[in-house]
Amino acid sequence: MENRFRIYNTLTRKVEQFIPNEEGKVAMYTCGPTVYHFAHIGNLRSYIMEDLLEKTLRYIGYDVKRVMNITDVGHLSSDADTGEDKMLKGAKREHKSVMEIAKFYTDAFFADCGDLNIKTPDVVEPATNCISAFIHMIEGLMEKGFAYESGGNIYFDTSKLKEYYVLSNHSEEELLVGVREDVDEDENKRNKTDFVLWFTKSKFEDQELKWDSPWGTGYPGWHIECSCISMKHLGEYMDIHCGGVDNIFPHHTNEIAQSEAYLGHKWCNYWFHVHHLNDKAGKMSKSKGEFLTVSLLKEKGYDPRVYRLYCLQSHYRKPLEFSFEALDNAGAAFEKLTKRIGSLSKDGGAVEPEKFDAWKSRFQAVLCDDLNSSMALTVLYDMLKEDMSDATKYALAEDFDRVLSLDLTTAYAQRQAGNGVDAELEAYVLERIEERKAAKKARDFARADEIRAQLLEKGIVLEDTREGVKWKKA
RNA sequence: GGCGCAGUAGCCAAGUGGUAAGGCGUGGGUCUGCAACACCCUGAUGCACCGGUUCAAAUCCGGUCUGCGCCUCCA
Repeated sequence: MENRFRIYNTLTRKVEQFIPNEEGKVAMYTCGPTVYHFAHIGNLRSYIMEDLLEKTLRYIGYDVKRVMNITDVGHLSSDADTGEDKMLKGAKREHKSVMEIAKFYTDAFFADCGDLNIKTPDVVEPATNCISAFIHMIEGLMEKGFAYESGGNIYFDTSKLKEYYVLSNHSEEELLVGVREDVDEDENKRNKTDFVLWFTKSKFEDQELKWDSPWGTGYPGWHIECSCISMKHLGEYMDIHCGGVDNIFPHHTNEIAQSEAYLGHKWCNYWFHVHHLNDKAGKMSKSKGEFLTVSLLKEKGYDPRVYRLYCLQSHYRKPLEFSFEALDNAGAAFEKLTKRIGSLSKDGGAVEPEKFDAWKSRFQAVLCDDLNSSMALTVLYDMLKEDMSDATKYALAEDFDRVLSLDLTTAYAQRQAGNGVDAELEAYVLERIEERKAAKKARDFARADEIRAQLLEKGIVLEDTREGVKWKKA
């Protein structure tokens, strides 16, 4: 069963049969957030799809160990000590220390993940926990001749590699440095693709976080953390490395360069990249357009799980354009879907094992086909239309939800009465419902409508369903 | 300039050689005191455009147009 899983591999640019290094086990690594600000929903799209990957692997029987780093050391916008340190910028903005900023936004990130039903990886490791490991690896690269010191910094020498552009088809000649106006070329490098492993010089006089190293006091370059943290927890061989497409070059290219130079062998077999969430202006970013966060979505009245459904309706390898119209579509779909499942009769017969297995294998098959989440949802809808017992449907929905994580069987009940309403209001509502029931019985519909309107003013929506009166917060 | 991704109904979107899934919305209907819910019915002679290959093309090939991303912060 396990061997049916097929996934697109950026290394080969093909959908491939997934074969882990160790049978039945998957070593998986995810590039985590830089915790200098809230994650926007575009960032979170990656984490949702990576969560889907992890849960699918577990669903089909793999024992998954997943590791994620937290980047709490600043990135520079260039290797040439120009630009801004993101962490420091965040700290200044909020008049806090870098460590306080890191703590605050790490917590905020996992709160968002919680709202989106994203499972926390087995290991979460902040970069600042691993400085000695970074230094150790850089020393190893120096010894092997893959790194050199220049102008006070330590650089990786890409010319020592047989092949540098593993993940992309760039050519040295065509690579332009300084296409982006805020990037300057670093004079200290021997080759323009070389990158910094360790900084000892910084133009930021108030750089807060510095560590001693054999090359002087300083701080690590960006790429080294992912290589080191993954090796620390997953060893020398990894199965899947995840990230957003914007990390392909240079970050992942550089990770491969330094890791394989250090280890002397192939490091990671499968590279999984999630495409961007765009809006009309292009890639969603923190600096342009609307800065959409999970909390903003909640303020606007959207259930975060609606955003998860929205992402699941599309394929991870396709750019997704965000609009509130599209999100509203997903919102309506989520309400209808969860209501339908939540209304399945609890004592609706027995689970029919043959049908259960047949639908389960259909669901598995589409997920194993390069994580076709859109088809997985279609299988869910088709399953609900099938002529079989409610118990079977309910059991299947619960089973599918191990991967989809939309709270399929419980979301409807959560939305129902009592949720987030204080006891006093609840008592009032129940009283008015009784009053309305009496009015309806007396065929005093004007009075009944009046009561419904009064409750609506208090933010309570009434619905006469076949199972009786239902109410919820508007 | 180089590299890469995408273009399918009002919206989102699946489908990579065999004659266009699914969801949301719209319209019609059943039910209902009304509303809402639920349920049923309802959509592209066509998949950006132009050529080509083939018995057969949204799918393969060539070209064009448009949008987006990456090219040392980024999910």
